[in-house]
Amino acid sequence: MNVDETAPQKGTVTQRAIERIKAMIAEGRLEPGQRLPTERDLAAQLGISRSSMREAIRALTVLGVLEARHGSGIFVTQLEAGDLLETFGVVADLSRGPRLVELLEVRRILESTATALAAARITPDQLAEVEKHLTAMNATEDPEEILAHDLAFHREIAAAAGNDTMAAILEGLSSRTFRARVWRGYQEEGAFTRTRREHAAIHRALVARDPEAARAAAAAHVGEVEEWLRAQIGG
Amino acid sequence: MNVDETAPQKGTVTQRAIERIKAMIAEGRLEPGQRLPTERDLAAQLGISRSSMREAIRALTVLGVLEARHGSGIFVTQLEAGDLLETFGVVADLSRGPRLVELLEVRRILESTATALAAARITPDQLAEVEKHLTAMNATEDPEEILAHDLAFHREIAAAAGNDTMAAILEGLSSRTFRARVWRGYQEEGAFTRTRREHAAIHRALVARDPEAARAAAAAHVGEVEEWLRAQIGG
DNA sequence: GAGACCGTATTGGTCGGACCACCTCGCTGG
DNA sequence: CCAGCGAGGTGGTCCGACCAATACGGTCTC
Repeated sequence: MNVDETAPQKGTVTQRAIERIKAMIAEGRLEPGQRLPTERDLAAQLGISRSSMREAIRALTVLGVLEARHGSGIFVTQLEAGDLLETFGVVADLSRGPRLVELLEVRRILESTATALAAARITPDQLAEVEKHLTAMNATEDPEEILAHDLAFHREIAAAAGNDTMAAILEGLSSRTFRARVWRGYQEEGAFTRTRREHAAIHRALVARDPEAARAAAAAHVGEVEEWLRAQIGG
Repeated sequence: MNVDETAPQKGTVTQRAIERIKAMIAEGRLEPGQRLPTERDLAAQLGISRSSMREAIRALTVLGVLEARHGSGIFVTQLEAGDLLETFGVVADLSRGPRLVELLEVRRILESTATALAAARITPDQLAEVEKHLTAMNATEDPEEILAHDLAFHREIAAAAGNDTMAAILEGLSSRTFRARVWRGYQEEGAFTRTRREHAAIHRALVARDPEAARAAAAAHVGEVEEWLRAQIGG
């Protein structure tokens, strides 16, 4: 029935199905947003059971490549940075000990560069948005709210840097649980004041459109947490 | 039967199972390398069918969190950077157009920093390994072989930087298919000579243990490709 | 004629069971 | 003591059925 030449057995049937679909997208035979055949049809086309095909679809779903809508069908995502790099947050959530420091180091490198780029490129609208979160952050004592505005503050800056991929990675590195875990201890040491001062410094650099100052301020900001965490683990 | 308080319906049953297992690992109830109960037992514990549980396991498998060994059982991976960031290569494989440039920009930022760190930290053994690949790269005209040694060259340097997470990300950004796709065109324009010169410059900076020179050389190296790709897309 | 309503077909989601392929480990026999 | 074998356990695959959400068409009402 199946005359495919490229079908020697390598790995599991499901794994092959995953590769097949991935290849279809990579080759452009499946465009972003396009709808796929039904699970039943896809399974029939590849000559496998619906169960195996469902596992393949589920795998590509968690990778952010496909999106299944109950009752409607299966669709290729827009394949935007946000879709594909969502899994990056999983890494942050499951990391601990020394790897948390490594992740913060990566974040420091990317965030400082992103902030520098933002200083040169940020628009007035975006800057106003940044200021909004800065003000809100300083107007409350509720840790939850502070954290939310802190996240949004950096998210806006990352977006202003103009590199969606970088912004998506930074989003993963600052994901809610990751930040909450590290910051719980950090902020308990009365780091609120220092954090606010650092945020203010970043904001000043953005207003001044000074990339080097922005880079330094952002690096110092993340570096503070990094140093603290390093000490926590070391001792 | 099930007296779980944390079991309101959110999302699909499979999705909930994924979260449950992820939570177990995040909370430390499942250690790296540890074996999980059988699929049948796990399904029974969460009160779902084996099919749904298999989808959940498959999802966590592709994320690099779990590893299923036919006939043996399901195990938690070592949760090392390499395991979890393997999926990063998928992003690179499925990206095209402008996003490729963005990915190269991220790579340039990280690779230049990693190379700078390596200049300060690289050991004689590691340096010898780097030189081995540099020599081999210059001793052949076979594109396949050049690419392989090119990859190994940068991989060694990234490893010498001492941040496994960064190395894993760079590995994903330099994955075979990604490089092959971009470099095919780039090298066809006779970029061999320039590439060799750039690699030599990076090597010299490492030998001299000069981080700033290393950073500049690496940034220029990746930047060359980045510029070329930008031009390709723009026109 | 336009719009709200409803029923049916389609499609993903879940379930249970059956069988196969592979690995492990203890038993057996030399 | 060890090599070989065999049974049991485990993941891999398949099938068929049913549930639940959606999309679409026709019908009814105003």
